[in-house]
Amino acid sequence: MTILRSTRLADGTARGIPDATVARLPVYLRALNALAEQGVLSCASNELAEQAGVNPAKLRKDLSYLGSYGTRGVGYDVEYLRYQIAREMGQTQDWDVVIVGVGNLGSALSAYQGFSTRGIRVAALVDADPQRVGTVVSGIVVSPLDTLDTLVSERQISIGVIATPAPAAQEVADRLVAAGITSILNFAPAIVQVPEGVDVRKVDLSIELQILAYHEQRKASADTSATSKATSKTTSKVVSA
Amino acid sequence: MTILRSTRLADGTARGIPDATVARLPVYLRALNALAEQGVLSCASNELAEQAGVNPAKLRKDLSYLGSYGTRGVGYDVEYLRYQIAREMGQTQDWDVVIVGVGNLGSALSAYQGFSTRGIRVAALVDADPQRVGTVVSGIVVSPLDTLDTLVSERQISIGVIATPAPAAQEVADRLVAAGITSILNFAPAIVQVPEGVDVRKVDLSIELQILAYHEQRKASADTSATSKATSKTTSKVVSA
DNA sequence: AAGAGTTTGTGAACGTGTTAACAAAATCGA
DNA sequence: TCGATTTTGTTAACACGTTCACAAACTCTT
Ligand SMILES: NC(=O)c1ccc[n+]([C@@H]2O[C@H](COP(=O)([O-])OP(=O)(O)OC[C@H]3O[C@@H](n4cnc5c(N)ncnc54)[C@H](O)[C@@H]3O)[C@@H](O)[C@H]2O)c1
Ligand SMILES: NC(=O)c1ccc[n+]([C@@H]2O[C@H](COP(=O)([O-])OP(=O)(O)OC[C@H]3O[C@@H](n4cnc5c(N)ncnc54)[C@H](O)[C@@H]3O)[C@@H](O)[C@H]2O)c1
Repeated sequence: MTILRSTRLADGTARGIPDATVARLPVYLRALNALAEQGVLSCASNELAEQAGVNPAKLRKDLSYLGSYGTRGVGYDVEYLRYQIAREMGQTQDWDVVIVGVGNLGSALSAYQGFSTRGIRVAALVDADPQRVGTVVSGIVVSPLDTLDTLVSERQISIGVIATPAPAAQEVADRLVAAGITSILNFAPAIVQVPEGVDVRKVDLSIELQILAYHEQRKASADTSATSKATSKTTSKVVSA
Repeated sequence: MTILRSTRLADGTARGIPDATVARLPVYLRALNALAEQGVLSCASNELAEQAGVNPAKLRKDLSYLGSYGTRGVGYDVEYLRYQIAREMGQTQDWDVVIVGVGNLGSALSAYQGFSTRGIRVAALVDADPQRVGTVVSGIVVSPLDTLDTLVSERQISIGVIATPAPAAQEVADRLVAAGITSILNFAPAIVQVPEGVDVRKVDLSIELQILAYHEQRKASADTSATSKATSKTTSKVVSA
């Protein structure tokens, strides 16, 4: 269950970037891409931080884990920094993904064009339903569940997405692991157990909405003494300098 | 940008539950529901923690923020604890949601049956595309964008979901806020600025996969001296006692 | 009733994440 | 060349989250 020791610079290149930083690097990458498209060649941490929606100090600290890629008194070269982050994130290559469960969500994911620019390629679709197997979804033929092993090994697939109903999640995870998958993104509302060395990330959309509902309830109960429920039209708060 | 001061027990009922705990309570709720369905009446923190995939001490500490709902030497009454968490999370009522952007993802969300049992109801669908407006998706007629205000105020909608392309996200957020929405779940890969008092949560599926890709890369580079890339068949690690 | 066994609730130690503050290192104008 | 200015990289303080460990509070057996 231990994920990664962070600040471990044991071997040469490995630097042990904190989890929180790893989760933000793609945000910076997106902001840098946006700046590059606008023709911006260089930018300061303040500007980039604003684009990314984070504190400038946090941004600088995050970047410092990668190395010293900025120039004091100047800022960061957009293209250079973009490349450095992309390299660190493993985006100099494409990562093939297999989606298991081609229902509503699996189909939406398959159709999504935005993955390709982030180095993610949906390489295979798998479903247990014989009626779905053989159909073409977003240009990919849906394969049967028992071809997972060959699919994963033939193409070099290392990431699996679980988009099946919750009761099937653990079995699917087991099959993915057995097929050689070492990273899983799980959309099913179920806890899946995997051997050490396999990473699992969970995306639970119900929980996201439940968290918002919780805060709504708090606001509502705090508003008992507030203005009767007027639609207060505050202007959009922008953090700009 | 400040979210919530945590341990603030200023007024009577409000207890200021830490964010990390709030995010886990729905997981416990789900585990408790599963136990209740199995006819389990009472359970210890160890069992519940295993079901939820967390450390037992963490579970107990989380529950302690709600009050003392367990019995020492015995455990927790499943139904009682279930109700207490549901009440704290605001799940004694249903929360209406409007989804803006009825494309691939918006349609998948609309069709999802799992929200209803979590106190979430998709109450309205909105799209800017005249071709989509008027069509029926999962039994709901898609409304035009400029009816947001009336939709939100007529029904008591407090949560909005952004499922439009990224360039439209900020404008949609502004319109949602103008319509009276105070909680937003954003699926578009864009940072949206909102006035204080409005909560925004971001779900970025590309980033989830990019994080997995990062760890894959690390494993790959660490494996340079390891066993040539054999499919190591470790048995699924279960935390059970 | 007392002792053995169980399990909660929480204090305290530890680990991770955030942010203010500032020295170090660059640019630029005179 | 030097001083003023800018902006990075990093230190150190703080905030938040996790987990161990144990007293307190309960049950059960004898
Ligand atoms: N649709 C949403 O918006 C949404 C929202 C939140 C959570 N989720 C979760 O995502 C998952 C998928 O949701 P969905 O709406 O796409 O469901 P769905 O029922 O539309 O699709 C599920 C697909 O999985 C396939 N399947 C079932 N068992 C399988 C197995 N053992 N192996 C391979 N494939 C199998 C089915 O044939 C079907 O095609 C569910 O766990 C759901 O709870 C979905
Ligand atoms: N589909 C996925 O699996 C997936 C994965 C990751 C991220 N996303 C993100 O989710 C969002 C939606 O993705 P999608 O695949 O459903 O896109 P989509 O193109 O299928 O659907 C977008 C919908 O939004 C509508 N729209 C556009 N501008 C609008 C506006 N101003 N107001 C209201 N509606 C508007 C369009 O008419 C369309 O119906 C995108 O931001 C995408 O980047 C989607």
